[in-house]
Amino acid sequence: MWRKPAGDGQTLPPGLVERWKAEQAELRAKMVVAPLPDVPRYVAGADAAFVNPGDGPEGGAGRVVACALVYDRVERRAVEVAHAVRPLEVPYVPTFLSFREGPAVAEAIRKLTHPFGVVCFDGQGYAHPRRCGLAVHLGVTLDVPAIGCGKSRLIGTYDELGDQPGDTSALMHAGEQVGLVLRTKVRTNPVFVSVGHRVDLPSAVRVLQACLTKYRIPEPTRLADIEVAKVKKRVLAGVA
DNA sequence: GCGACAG
DNA sequence: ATCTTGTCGC
Repeated sequence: MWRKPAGDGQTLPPGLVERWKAEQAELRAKMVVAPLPDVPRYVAGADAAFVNPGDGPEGGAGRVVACALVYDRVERRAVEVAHAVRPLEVPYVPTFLSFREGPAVAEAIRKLTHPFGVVCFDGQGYAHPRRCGLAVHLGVTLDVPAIGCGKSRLIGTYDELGDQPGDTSALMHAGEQVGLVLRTKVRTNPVFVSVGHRVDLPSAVRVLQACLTKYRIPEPTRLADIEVAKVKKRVLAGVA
């Protein structure tokens, strides 16, 4: 006996996708691309995790756990950490990631009190079908400089790049460069960098390279990933 | 029409 | 992203 594909394949409210597309178009229109004067000392990072992902809309038990932090490049450590937990409203639909984890991530970022020059997101920015990935969506919404740094590709094509840290390849889509594929570590898959808001690609790449240590992912994002895992454990343990 | 598809 | 232990490698 066959079954409908478990996990996704869920029926979304009629017209929701169209409304989402319209919202992405509006946000995309407000995006600003400009170089950053200098690589800021304080770079924020954010990430999200899920509790009972499958229970999405119906189950009611699904939760989105988000964490945002401010990383000090000089002391190489986080100087502030904030988090947020919100109910999981929608399933994951490719190209609409922002609507699933965006609200929680935005709430966590808004809780930060320590100043920062730019936020690094775990996902695409301009390298999106409608040029409105997570980094553009939240960067514009919060009107804060933002960079998209994904661990895998959403759209675009690129020529194979060199195997040395710092080697790059242009990420192309529909005849334009939407981002840069960057090798951050030897014998490791590259990351996908793209503009979010109030930055340009060269600035974004400089910021990321200034935030790299011994890992593939820039420190702000890596530390946020570690923090969000801790918060998730506390949520699972029922700690308030 | 047939894949691909951030986290 | 999440389901999941140990294990091969630097």
